[in-house]
Amino acid sequence: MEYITSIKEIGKFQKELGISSILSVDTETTGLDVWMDSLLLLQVKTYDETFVFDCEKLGENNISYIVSLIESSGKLVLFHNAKFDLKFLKQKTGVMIHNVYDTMLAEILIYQGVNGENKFPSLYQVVEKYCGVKLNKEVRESFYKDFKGVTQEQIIYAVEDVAYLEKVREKQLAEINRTKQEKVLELEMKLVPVVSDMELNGILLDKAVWLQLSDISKDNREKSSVDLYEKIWQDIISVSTQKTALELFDLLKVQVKTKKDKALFESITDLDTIKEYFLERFNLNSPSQIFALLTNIYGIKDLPSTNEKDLVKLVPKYPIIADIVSYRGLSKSVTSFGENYFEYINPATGRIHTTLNQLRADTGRFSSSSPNLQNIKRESEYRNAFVAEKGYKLISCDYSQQEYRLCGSITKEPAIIQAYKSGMDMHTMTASKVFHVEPYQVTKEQRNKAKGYNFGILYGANKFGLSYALGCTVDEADEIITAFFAGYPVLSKVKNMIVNLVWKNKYSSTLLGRKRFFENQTMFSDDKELQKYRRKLEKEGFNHVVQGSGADVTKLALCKIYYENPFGSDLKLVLTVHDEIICEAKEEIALQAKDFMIKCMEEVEQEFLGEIPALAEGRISSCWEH
DNA sequence: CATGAAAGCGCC
DNA sequence: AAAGGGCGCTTTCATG
Repeated sequence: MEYITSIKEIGKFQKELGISSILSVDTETTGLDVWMDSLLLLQVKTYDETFVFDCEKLGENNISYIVSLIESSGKLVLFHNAKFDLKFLKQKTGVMIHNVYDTMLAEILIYQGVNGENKFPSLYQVVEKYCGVKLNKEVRESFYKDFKGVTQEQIIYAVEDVAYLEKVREKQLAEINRTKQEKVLELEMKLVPVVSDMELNGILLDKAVWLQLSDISKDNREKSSVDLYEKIWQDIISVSTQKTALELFDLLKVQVKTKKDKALFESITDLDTIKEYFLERFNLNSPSQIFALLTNIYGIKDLPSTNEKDLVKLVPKYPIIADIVSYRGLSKSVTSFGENYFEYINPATGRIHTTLNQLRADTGRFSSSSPNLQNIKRESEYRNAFVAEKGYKLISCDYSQQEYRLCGSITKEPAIIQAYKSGMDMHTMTASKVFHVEPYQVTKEQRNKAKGYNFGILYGANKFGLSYALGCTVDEADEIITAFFAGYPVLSKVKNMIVNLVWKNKYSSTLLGRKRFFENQTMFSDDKELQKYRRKLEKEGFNHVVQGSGADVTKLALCKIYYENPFGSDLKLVLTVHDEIICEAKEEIALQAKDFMIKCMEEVEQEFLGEIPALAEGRISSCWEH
């Protein structure tokens, strides 16, 4: 072990760097915040030596030099959870490391789908699993608490953190090869610097615009609430036979917890006073109270739930339900898309830096959290609140019907292929099949309906599920499904083949070879349970093939845009939303940048589409337009 | 008072 | 009897 505190001691490191083909790297920092916290140690294991660089003693310039030596060496660099270290090193030194292997991500690929709650396997876990060694966890934490200079103990354990990564990688590669995920592994590793870059870039939110939206929603929620309480109260007094406040609260499932309250409410019989307490205690946000209200006051029988889909069916008979649904929407706007977003504006950059998890979803899709920027409301007012820096533009490009094109390519269904080749799409073709008309005769309304059929049937809805989703009868849904599969005989056949294979193999595979594994459950209480489990695997498996292939395509596109970017820092990736990629670009190059993005996206998609033409569309604006 | 499950709903 | 895939966030409610 070499503990390095002066740049004069760098000679041995350079020599070791030259003769090593693989490096293992880790950092110790004062905390998790890339902008607020600082680097303490940088550990680099070469072929037969481990160097511990003291970042405080060496200073930023020297650390930058060391990191640039690593990056320019082109050697493969092993990390566990590379994104964290990459972001820190890039932020502190200006250098991004690109040729990386992440033992955490590789481990997720090996267990994709069957890792249960353990979505982020720790270094401790993989080292124990593959090397039979238990690392000391406590010392790692000592960097965060009362840090006063590096201790001998900390240095020893810092070395341990990079000691086992090569062995872990070797064993993981055997599993990756066994499951034929070499291409997916390569893609995910290439993607790590891209994702790190996107998180560091962040996106700008126009506070004033957002606040205005929030205030409007708040106002409307308040009005809606007052109005709704009054209507409900009028209906209560017209039907209720309850004598006391307590009886009413029991009926409405309003919790009365203390004995004191219980006694109080039992004694209240005056209507005006009951109303006062009703306004105070009845909670419009409580599904259980709304359920009790609809059941016990409005007399609705067999209400399956109070979710929107079940409620809207009853609007014609019970107009109050429209108000409840409307209140819910406003409440959602306020609580989920309101001032809470301001907490996520980074004080150092003034931007929102979401966390993008490249392997959190079992299908291979990205997820986004803190905040989730993949579920911003589609209403243009909300997306338009995300803006470009002065002198820049936001470029949003999305794939046109990515999953339906992939579905056509995966199943080789001639009707779908023909539709896209002739400039039509699957929705129109499905409408033609289901409504038994020629494609050119399909009306807008029919096409719209067919959209719902495509989504539902493709992802495994049966006649019951489809009738529920569409709000039609089971017989009607049955007819639609029959016409769908009769119209797409090849899709029907291939889909059956795929789901049978999923059941047999207990995994599914995307076009790039990304796997989703399923538990091999063998114990079932009865045949019904077995069939239920089989249907679940078939649905999730087929969905994975399509949705996961979509994820493959978008991830390949992100890499292509990042690695082949001819505009340097004038073009930055800022976000991805499944089939959409958003960049921020200098105004002067925005037009060319959009063309470049579209070209990258279409090229990688075309590789998977065969005869079906790839298509991506883009918009340039001072804000996020979608 | 903390924690976790469940319901509900925003997006693709 | 039967209820479409994938997420994350907020709220309520039960539990310890």
